[in-house]
Formats: sequence, C-alpha cells, structure tokens
Amino acid sequence: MSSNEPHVAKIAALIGDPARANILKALMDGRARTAKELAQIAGVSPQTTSGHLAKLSDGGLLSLAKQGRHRYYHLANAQVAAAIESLMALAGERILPKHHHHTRVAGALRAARTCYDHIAGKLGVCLFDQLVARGCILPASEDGGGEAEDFVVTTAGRQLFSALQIDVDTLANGKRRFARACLDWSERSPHLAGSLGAALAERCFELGWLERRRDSRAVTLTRAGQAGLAQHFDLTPDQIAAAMAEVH
Amino acid sequence: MSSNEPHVAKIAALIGDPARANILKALMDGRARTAKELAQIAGVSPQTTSGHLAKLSDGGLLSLAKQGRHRYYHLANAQVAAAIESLMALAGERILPKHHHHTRVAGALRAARTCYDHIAGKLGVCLFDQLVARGCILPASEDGGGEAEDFVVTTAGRQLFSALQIDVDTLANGKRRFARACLDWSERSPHLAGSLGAALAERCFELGWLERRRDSRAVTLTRAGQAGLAQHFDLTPDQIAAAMAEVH
DNA sequence: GCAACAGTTCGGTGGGCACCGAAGTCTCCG
DNA sequence: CGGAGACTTCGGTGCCCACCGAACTGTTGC
Repeated sequence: MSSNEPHVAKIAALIGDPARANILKALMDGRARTAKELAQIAGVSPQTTSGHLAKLSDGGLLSLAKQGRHRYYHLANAQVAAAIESLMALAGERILPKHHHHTRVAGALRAARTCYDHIAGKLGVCLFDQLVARGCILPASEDGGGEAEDFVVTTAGRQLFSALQIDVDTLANGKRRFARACLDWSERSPHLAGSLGAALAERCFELGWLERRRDSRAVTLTRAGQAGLAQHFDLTPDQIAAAMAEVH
Repeated sequence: MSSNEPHVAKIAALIGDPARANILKALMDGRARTAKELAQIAGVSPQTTSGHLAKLSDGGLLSLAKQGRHRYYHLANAQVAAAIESLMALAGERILPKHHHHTRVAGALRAARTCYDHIAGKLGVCLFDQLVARGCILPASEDGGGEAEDFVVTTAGRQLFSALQIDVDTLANGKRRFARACLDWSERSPHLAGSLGAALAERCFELGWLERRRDSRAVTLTRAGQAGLAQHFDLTPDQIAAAMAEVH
C-alpha cells in the first residue's frame, strides 16, 4: 500500500500556504533570491521565512546555494515550475503576473546593478569575463574547492587599473579581501567583488559612467560610460551594448 | 494588488489534505463516484467526506451530478487532472498506480453491471440507445429541464417487452416510477431504470442471459444472452459484442 | 578585536481546520 | 404514509502549524 501514503498531499500542502506560495511564484522566473528578499515578498518576518524555506528545501521544491553570508534559493528543477504553473493556470492567474508591471525594472536590474558596492548584472559579468580573457586577473591557486574564489592581478591588469587611477597595490595590502569572484545568480556567472571590485565601481560613479537609480539597485550605463569602459577594457561600445541587451 | 491574493495557495491547500488528495487521485480516471465510495477511499467518515467534497466543489476542482439519492462527483475539467498529474509526477508517484491491479474488474464493470436492480454499463447504454432508436420508448414531454427524464412506451415497445413476457401495463400502473433515464457515469450516457428497467434485468437473469459475479456489481453476458438480446432488440450479436468491447 | 548584517533556531501563543457523533433533509420504494 | 438509505449540517474537541520575539551562528568589513 505504498500508494496510500499521501505524498501528493505533502507536496500540495507545501504550496498551500500563502507565504510559501508567494515565495514560489516569485521564483518562477528561474532566478535565485536571498532569504531576506523572499521574506519581503512573502510578507512575513525573516524567522518565519527561514522556516518556510527549510520546509520547501526539505520537500525538494527549492535548492540552496550558499555564498558568504547570503543564501540564494531557487526552484529545484523544471518539474517544480511545471507543477506550479499548472496550479496557477487552474487558479486563473496569469503566468508571471507581475512581469509586465516590473519588466523595465527587472530588465534594468538584470542588465546592470550594484551588488553591495561592486558591479553586477550582465555588465558586471561582461567586465569580469573580459578581465579574465585578457589575462588581467588570474585565479589564485586555491584548487577549485573553495566557495568564492580569490584572484590576483597580473601586470596587464595593473596597467588597466592604473589607467583608471585605481591603485592596485594599496588595495591588495588592505585588510579587506582584495579580489574575488561573486557568483551572479541572475546570470549564473561570476563578477568581480572585493575591494578591487568596489574601487572599480566607485571610480565609474565618480567619472559619471554609471548613475544610480532611485529605489533600486539597478544602475544606468551612460553614453560616456559605454565609451570609457569600451576603451579601457578593449571592447567596442557595440559589444557592451550587446552584452547588456535582454535576450529574453 | 490583485496578484497578491493567494489564489494558488487556496487551490494547493485544497489538494494538500491527505483525505482530499486521495479523493482526487481516485477520480483521476475520469469516472464519477458517490460520496460513500469516496469516503471509503479517503479513509474518513461520511460526514467528514461530505465537508471535503463541498470544499473541493466550491474550489472548482470537482463537479457534482445529482441523481436520485446519489451524488456523483467527478473532476471538474482536464486542467484539474493536469495539475494533479504534475503534482503526482513531482511526488514521484506512478500516474494511476492502481490501474493494472484493477483493470480486469474495472473493464468488466464498465462493460456490463447492475445499477441497483437494472442493467448499466456499456450493455445497458447499448440497449437503451436501441430502444430509443427503434422508437420503442419516447421521452415524456417534460421539456428537458428535469433531472432524470421519464419515458413512455410506444406500441412498438409494448410488442418488444411482451415478447420478453414483461407486462408493461402492470408496471406502468404500479406505484414505483415506471421508466426513467439513469445517467451512466462510466459511459456518460443514459440507461433504462425504473420498474421497467428492473423487470428487464430480472427477466435476463431468469433466462440465463446474464449471470452475476461474486463481490462485484459486474455481470456476465452469456452466449444465450448475446443471441437472445440480439434477436429481441433487432441487433446482430456482433453489434452487442462491439458495444461491450473495451475501447480503452 | 568589534560592529553590522544575513540567516537560523528556540519557545510560546493563537487561530484555523480535520475529525466524529448526533440530528436533520431528501429520495426511493412498497 | 413509513422505513431505509444516501448525504448533509451542526456542535464540540483536539491537534497541527504559521507567526513573532529573543537569542544564537557565521560572514563581512574596518
């Protein structure tokens, strides 16, 4: 009588709580979010959210990716998304109902945003990739297992950053961790973090290459910024624009 | 903020109770069942089941067809079945897990069975259709709205039944309701009920045309029955056999 | 080291709901 | 009409669980 154990009921009960349902709906776009963001979306306290997230993970609906003091939750697999989608269809809800309302903000967030004090989003990933491709930074030989990898700056990189009036040596001798890869969960690729990443972002704001927006971590790449970054990172302005374009 | 109302959560919570999940799973084959049957399947008392069924109906997951003192519940539409199927897939449950185990009984039940005291299943529907097609019975002019339609027997029908030694006049004057259409929920078509339907079934058993089985409402159509019904209902034995064959 | 912050665990409270017994409604049948 | 049976409604009990405040762990940055 193994079919008598109410397995479906357990899964459905997990989705059947309003707070948890909101969490799952918010994750339907395939991106990952921190527990705090999800708490705000769910409309309950962080403690309660933590419990919900633990239940959803135990139930196999969510997966967890630890990163520093953040914990990124995302849907475990496509089956989960399919099940929720069919429930939303039954409930007469629009699939991804908030998308039109927030598309511009979400798109902008995905294109370029700050991650604490450094640059994330497609722009951040693009710049990081270029730094690696041109041999400006190299992974420190920590042998793969580490969670957030550390990097060193090569001679080529030193030239690039000094051209931007960023003093690599001072930063490298500072107490703060110097250069590390920060996994970007909207792009599933790393971008540059640490004091070097923060200095780069700060310089971009000083030069008017990036501008902050209100009430959002999204940033705008100005025309001057597009030209300046293209020049210093050995890219064409078109390449930067293409990297930031929404494929979706 | 209409998207903030947790509609999905309500639907999922409906499926999230073990008793209700068992009910829904049992109805996944598309057939309808009475509240009592579902109570047994769910493993709870009839009162509790009644509450569950009311909730599921209010939530749009089940539809109700009243018929006499029975109330047949079935899945409201294919969307509901799709949603439950995706949840079962998530839970790692076999779709329609009991099907192989019960296929033979279910097939026999569907081919020919008793419904209280008259003939139901594919055979019952076949005979009823033929009675209507040959003009043996006609709907009493009740103008469509009635739940279970009443019928009158024509002269042609009188001949047919008297050839079977069934006295139509005596039955028509009896206190019991004479001839009515009983909706057959495995076939979604009506079959003949009332005192006339009961008399026909009784005569079939007397003549050895039908034989009861143990522990089931299924009945077996004998070779003699196939020939006899074919003759009296103006059908060929092949037509009867084809009507009773499982398409599924 | 210390402050700040993300996130979790623990304890206690409260509300919602599944459950059953008993009683009521409706239909069928003789 | 009266009895039987299917099903529902009502009332009361008990349990589960969502919720938050407070305290704890672990990471980041100065």
